[in-house]
Amino acid sequence: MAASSNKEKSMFSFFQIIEEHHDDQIPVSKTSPQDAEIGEVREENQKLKHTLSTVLKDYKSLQMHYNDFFQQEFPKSSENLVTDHQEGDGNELICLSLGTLSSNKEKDSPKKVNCFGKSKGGDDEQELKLGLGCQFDMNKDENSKNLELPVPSLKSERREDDDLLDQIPLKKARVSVKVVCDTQTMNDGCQWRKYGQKIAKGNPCPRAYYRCTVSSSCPVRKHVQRCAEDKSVLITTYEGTHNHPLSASATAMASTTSAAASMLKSPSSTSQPGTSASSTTTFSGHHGMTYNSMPPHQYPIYLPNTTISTYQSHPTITLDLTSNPHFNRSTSSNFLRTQPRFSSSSCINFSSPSSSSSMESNYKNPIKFSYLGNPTPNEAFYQKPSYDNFKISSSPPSQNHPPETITTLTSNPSFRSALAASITSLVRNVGSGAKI
DNA sequence: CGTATTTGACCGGCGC
DNA sequence: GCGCCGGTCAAATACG
Repeated sequence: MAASSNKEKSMFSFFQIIEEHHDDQIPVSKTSPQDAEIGEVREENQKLKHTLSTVLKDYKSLQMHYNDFFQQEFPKSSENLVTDHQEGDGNELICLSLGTLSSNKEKDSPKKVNCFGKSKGGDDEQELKLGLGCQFDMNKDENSKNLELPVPSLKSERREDDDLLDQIPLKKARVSVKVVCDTQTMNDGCQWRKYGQKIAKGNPCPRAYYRCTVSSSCPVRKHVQRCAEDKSVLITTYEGTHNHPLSASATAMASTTSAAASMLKSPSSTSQPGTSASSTTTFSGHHGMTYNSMPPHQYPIYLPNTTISTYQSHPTITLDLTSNPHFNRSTSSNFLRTQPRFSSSSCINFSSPSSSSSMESNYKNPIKFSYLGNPTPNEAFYQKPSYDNFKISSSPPSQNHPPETITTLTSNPSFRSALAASITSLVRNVGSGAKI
């Protein structure tokens, strides 16, 4: 537990470093021959900031959308959420959910509705929470002001969808994650116990069933199956909501799936579950995500290669991470294109661990992950090709490495949020055994 | 010996 | 009603 807390601290330190660099404004000589390049980078930076701002706006919109829905459906529970979601002192507070409350069983179990209270360790400045809902306590800065979007009349727009949904009894939501993975199961930071295996129809590869064993009462289950078309692709399907705190690494994965689950809860993004066994709505568009059936101001969330479907009355959202257009082509790609210009004498990397948490040490395949520090030489560490040499330079500039680019980048809370997303992606990659 | 995994049996939902 | 199929249970087995 202590080690898990250390990881969160590491992440916090990481942001602290970024913040320090934000404060550390290094003057740039106006007469520098690099002015042209600086201007170019500035322009690129502006574009990047704009993109990030757009993403955050959309997220904020989704959050309000979700809160609105949640308060309607579960007014008492939402009060708890609101009270838990407090202290806007700049610390990020994240409530995560996976799945829906559509199941009666879950309604009977109050533990699935509430967020977990703050940990007593007062030194944990940043805290991750699990529970229903996904909430960010944004810093009250200029950017968050920008995020105050006028929310369209969601209720009226939603009603039609809700009526449609009400006609079809849906079971617990599921989130499928497709990753390229050579190991038997993708390591998502959680602890699982296998309880069954089946040969599913249409796929010669057996499907393994796992339940979460971090807590004996945790209802979360997952099943893992190799893709029939491409055996290197592992399809992991999650169902249920963790009723216990998660390690930072597990939280990262959960945040991805919870975001997807939130998408399922978003009426405008929910596919119309037809009477057939499976119906699919695909979301696509810029940032590698597609969307349809919704006006531009309502794009609920940005996830790459996302598909929503229903299978046997289970609303299922599939995150296809076998390719990552979101990360490769959009905001982060801009960032990655610029980063090689920076030196890396002091870098933040996501590579091998210097230690593993006590929690994860119990795992069969403990996730190898650290936010800060140098790689341990003897450790094999992994990364997907698209993240090769993913580093954020925090070093003083050298040669043609304009200092204010990174400074401006890191000064933006949007950037930090995007960075959190990238961490999630990296956890995913490490878990899937991709090389770093 | 305790815990995790395997595997056949069983159950419930769904379509015909 | 019957069969198929996905999902779960639980006894047997493996493992550390």
